Amino acid sequence: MRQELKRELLTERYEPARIEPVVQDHWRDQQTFKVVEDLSKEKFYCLCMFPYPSGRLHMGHVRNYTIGDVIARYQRMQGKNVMQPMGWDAFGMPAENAAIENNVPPAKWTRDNIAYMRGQLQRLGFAYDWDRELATCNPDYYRWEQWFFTQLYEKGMIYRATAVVNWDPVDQTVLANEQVIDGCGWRSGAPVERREIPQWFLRITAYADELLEELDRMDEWPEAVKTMQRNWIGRSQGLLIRFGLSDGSGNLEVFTTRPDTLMGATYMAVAPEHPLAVAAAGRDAQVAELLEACKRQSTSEAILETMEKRGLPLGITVDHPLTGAPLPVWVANFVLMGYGTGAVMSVPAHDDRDFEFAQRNGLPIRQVVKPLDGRAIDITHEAYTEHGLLVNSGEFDGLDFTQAFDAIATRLEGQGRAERRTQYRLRDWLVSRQRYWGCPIPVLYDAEGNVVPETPERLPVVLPEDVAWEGVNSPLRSMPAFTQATLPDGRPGRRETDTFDTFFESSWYFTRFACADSTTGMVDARADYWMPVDIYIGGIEHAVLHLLYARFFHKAMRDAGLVKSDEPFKRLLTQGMVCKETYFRDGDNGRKQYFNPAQVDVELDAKGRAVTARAKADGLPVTIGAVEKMSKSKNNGVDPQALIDKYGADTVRLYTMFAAPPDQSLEWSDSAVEGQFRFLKSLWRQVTEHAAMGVPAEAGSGSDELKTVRRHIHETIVKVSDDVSRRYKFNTAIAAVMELLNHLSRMSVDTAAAHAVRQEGLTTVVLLLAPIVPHITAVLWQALGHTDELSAAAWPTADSAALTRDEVEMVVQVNGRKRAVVRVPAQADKATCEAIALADDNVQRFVVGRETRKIIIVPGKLVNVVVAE
RNA sequence: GCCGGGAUGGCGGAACUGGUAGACGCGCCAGACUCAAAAUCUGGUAUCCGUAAGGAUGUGGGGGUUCGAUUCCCCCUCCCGGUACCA
Repeated sequence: MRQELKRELLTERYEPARIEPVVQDHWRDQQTFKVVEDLSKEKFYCLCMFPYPSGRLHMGHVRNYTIGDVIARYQRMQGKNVMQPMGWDAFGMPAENAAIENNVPPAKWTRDNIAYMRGQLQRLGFAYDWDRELATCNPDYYRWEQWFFTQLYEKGMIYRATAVVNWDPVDQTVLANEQVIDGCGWRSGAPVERREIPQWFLRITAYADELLEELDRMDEWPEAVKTMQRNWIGRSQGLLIRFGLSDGSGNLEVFTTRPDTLMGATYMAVAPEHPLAVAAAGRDAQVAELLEACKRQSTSEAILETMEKRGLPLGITVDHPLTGAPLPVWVANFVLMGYGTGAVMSVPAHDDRDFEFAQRNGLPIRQVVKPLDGRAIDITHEAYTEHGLLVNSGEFDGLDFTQAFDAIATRLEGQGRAERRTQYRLRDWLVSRQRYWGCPIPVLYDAEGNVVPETPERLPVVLPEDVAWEGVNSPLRSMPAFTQATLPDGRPGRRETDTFDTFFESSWYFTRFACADSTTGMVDARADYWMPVDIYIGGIEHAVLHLLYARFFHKAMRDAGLVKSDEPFKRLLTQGMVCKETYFRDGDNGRKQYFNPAQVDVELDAKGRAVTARAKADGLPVTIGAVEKMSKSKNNGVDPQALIDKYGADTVRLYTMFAAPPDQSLEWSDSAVEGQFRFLKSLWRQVTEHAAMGVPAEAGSGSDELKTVRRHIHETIVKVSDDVSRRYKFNTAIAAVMELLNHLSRMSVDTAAAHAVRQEGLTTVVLLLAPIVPHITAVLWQALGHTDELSAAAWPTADSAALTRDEVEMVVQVNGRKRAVVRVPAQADKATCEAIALADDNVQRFVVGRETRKIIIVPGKLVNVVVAE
């Protein structure tokens, strides 16, 4: 039997610490949010990006999960069968860092964090079906991605190739880009080197066209995310051209998307690892020195693209395929061997980077394109990169981009010097990581080093969890019990010690939530009921990598017959960052020592701006840095736990929803939380005082004042419903409810009818706030005399009869400047509106004595009288 | 560098399709209650001129389109996210 919430919770004072645990226990005991497949109801799968168990929840989590919970609870009130699961993205580097620093095994550190953070999520009252919880570090999860890897391997979707990594020569370990600071290892401080090692790749490029074209049909995704994914995939049509080396020793291949500018090519540039550069280094000490310097270059695109562009001539030339003129070949540090052919044709007049390089090195700049509109350009000042008409190109002069592309491509193809190509910026997915705390890649090597994939029946390859850490390297390599293995055919072999990129786990967990307990397969038929995810909510920082990998993985699973949908996420809601000022001091070896906001006192000036900050520990100043995403590395996270302890979960939820719309970045300030607590206290007081007068028997109406109150109630229902369901603007929804409650608190309740209208108003307020502040509303719902559970109540609908108005306000402008506000009958025609507007005294002041040129009327809103100045 | 986003009072933000700029909240000021304080309640609060009525200015900067621009177009500045091994 259903158990009712206890009446004694209705104390005079609002005490969240008392009521919230009772309400949460009630949900748990009643299994309120447990959900099973039910074909009689419309399903709704509401998902937030699962957290990395870093230790404690941060504000970004609270914001993300509150948005999801509001949507899930709203959809539930719409009568849908709502699934909202939660799990843990449990593999990753921080667990290894904790192991190195505190000598605690990554598995224990991770599971302790999960236990603590699960408690925090429960304390926030999120409507999760905890029976579906999963952690990616558990073998019953990762065994299935190992299985899927073996399937992809058989299909030829996986291959082994070399790739460049950051190598720390002192710690003898591979570093993540984040662990390289100013070119040096973050622990050793030693200059980092580039090193090529064999690694595993997934052929995401085989899906490039589908990933790109499907975006056009994903109309419930934000345009910004789709644009970023399109640009990331970067499909371009171009020409692969072979320039003959002048000494006849072979060809230099380049890819260009601008064959129309071929006549403007004045030199060639190759990567430092290019065979031509390496050969030249043997003859030229300066080139050798440059190549040596390039070996210490970063692997990060952001750093490579902003560093100083350097290069040297290699002393060789190629022949221009149209003119036969010799073009010098240079080596340049910004040309990447892993991109295309490792060589580019340089057209300084029409490419910014080529222009900069040519200017710096005194190379010729030759204009071959002019603007379509005939406007003059100065090619000695900056490159002209737009499409235009050809000049200085002999027989091709006067052609536009498309014509020139075609003519030059056809000519070179005829000479056997070129082929048209479609190229992608997208590269195959490098999934190998030289780390311990990850899912073992299920392959072995025989005595000759040949690859032998694991067979499904031998899975999972279990990651040993009881490990001792010495130094900073993965302990797997020095564990014979792990590395020495028998191959499926019985021969002795060696096990791969690399683990998967953690994006591998996060690329399919959402499908597993549909059938998290399945022991018979990666997913089962229940996935067909729940997938795709109806709304996926998470940080905008995942716009490309995670969301592109997940889309790809889902399509690969579809092609393996595991799921039916083409796309995993029907709608995407990208949450803005939760940001906060950073505080730091410059420490030893030039690295910044960051201070948490809780460790710092900030002094404000009269305008409320931060002027100085001091560390609480020593009272000495710290530098106030930029406002950045709350992160572990910048130590600028605000701990939500203190706020939950002080104000309760409802206030924290209310504040994070009120402070900014979900897709905007939120600059954290603790000061405004108090106001949200006040609002809940006031709500509590008004409802309990009202309830003390008894529950009215029937609906009320009558006087004009009551009609106005009822209209406000029903206008608020319309407004909040739209804000919550269509606009996802919870801040304005809350503001509208605040206005309504203010109105209700000021109405005079001297009749039974007024009492009944207030009952209607307060009931509406409680229902509209239920998804946002579920604890206080659950208790107040009963106080208002309802015997059913609020968690089973339906979302309110507006009474159209209550919405009608007799009069509307119209703004009157003269020449676009507001001069008056007048009241007109709601049904007034244009002539009436015009007459009432012109009758206004202040309007007359600006109209009289001037010629009226026209009058613009926007019905129900505005009259603009245009007069001669 | 490149791709994407942003900038509105002292602060967070609102203005949804080109139509009243500043809703709602914080902070601050004044008042009520109190021996006092806290809590609570009431009123005020973009800037400048004005007792007021009202007027002028004002949405990062510069230009444009329009009867009318925070909103559309062009140029610029600064900030944030991503940039393939942080997740």
